[in-house]
Amino acid sequence: MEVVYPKFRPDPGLSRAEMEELQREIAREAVFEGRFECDSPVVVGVDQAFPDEQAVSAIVAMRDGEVIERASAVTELSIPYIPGLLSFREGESILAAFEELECEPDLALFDGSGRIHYRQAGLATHMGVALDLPSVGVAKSLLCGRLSNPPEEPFSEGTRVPILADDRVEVEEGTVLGYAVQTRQYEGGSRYINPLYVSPGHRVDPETAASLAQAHCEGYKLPEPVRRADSYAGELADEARQ
DNA sequence: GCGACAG
DNA sequence: ATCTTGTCGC
Repeated sequence: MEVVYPKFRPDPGLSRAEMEELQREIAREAVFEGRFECDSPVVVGVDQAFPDEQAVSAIVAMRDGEVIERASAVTELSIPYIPGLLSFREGESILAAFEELECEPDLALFDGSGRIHYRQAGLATHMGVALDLPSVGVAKSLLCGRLSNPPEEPFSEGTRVPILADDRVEVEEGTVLGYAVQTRQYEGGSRYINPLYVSPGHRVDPETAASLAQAHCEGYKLPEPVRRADSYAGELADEARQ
């Protein structure tokens, strides 16, 4: 598929201030609402691996529980990881992989934050806006924001706790940015799984983002397309190291 | 100076 | 994320 808005391509050569300003522009362009009603959607999971100084991006496309396509791309890493600027480190590789994808996805699930971000423009939002594609951010840890009235831990399976904007986020404090979603939990009290932090990327509201993430979990913590992309990226990274 | 910090 | 051994639990 094509990058609809080239002006939003993440350029690692920008200054930090320019990156942050582009993120504010992306956040203004992003739509954090929508219920995503689609019959038999093509859903892609996106993940990366980093063998040596390269970024390997992997996309797995699924429809009705079946894998229909895989795509990937490899680029050289040019900047280090900086909290809040992740999309400028990994985005070029991800967009290159999307340009290799032949099918037309209806939704993308990313491994990282969407609206849960200092400038409301995390990886899922940046990519979703650049591609003009509905997207959801699925993170394994919380970048910013705070849980609203969390119940006792450990959260039981199916629990959803709102993530509210705190003073680190450039938006009215208390705004619902996403949800902590306990997609999987053990029953006994021995081991315990952390929740996912799910937020809108583009064209979905926070509740819909949480529902979409949950709906794609098949007995595992991560949504199936993301699990598959994670696995695929790992395979490609192993080959790249050889 | 101290704490926070997606992947 | 990546570098790595063992260990716990079903």
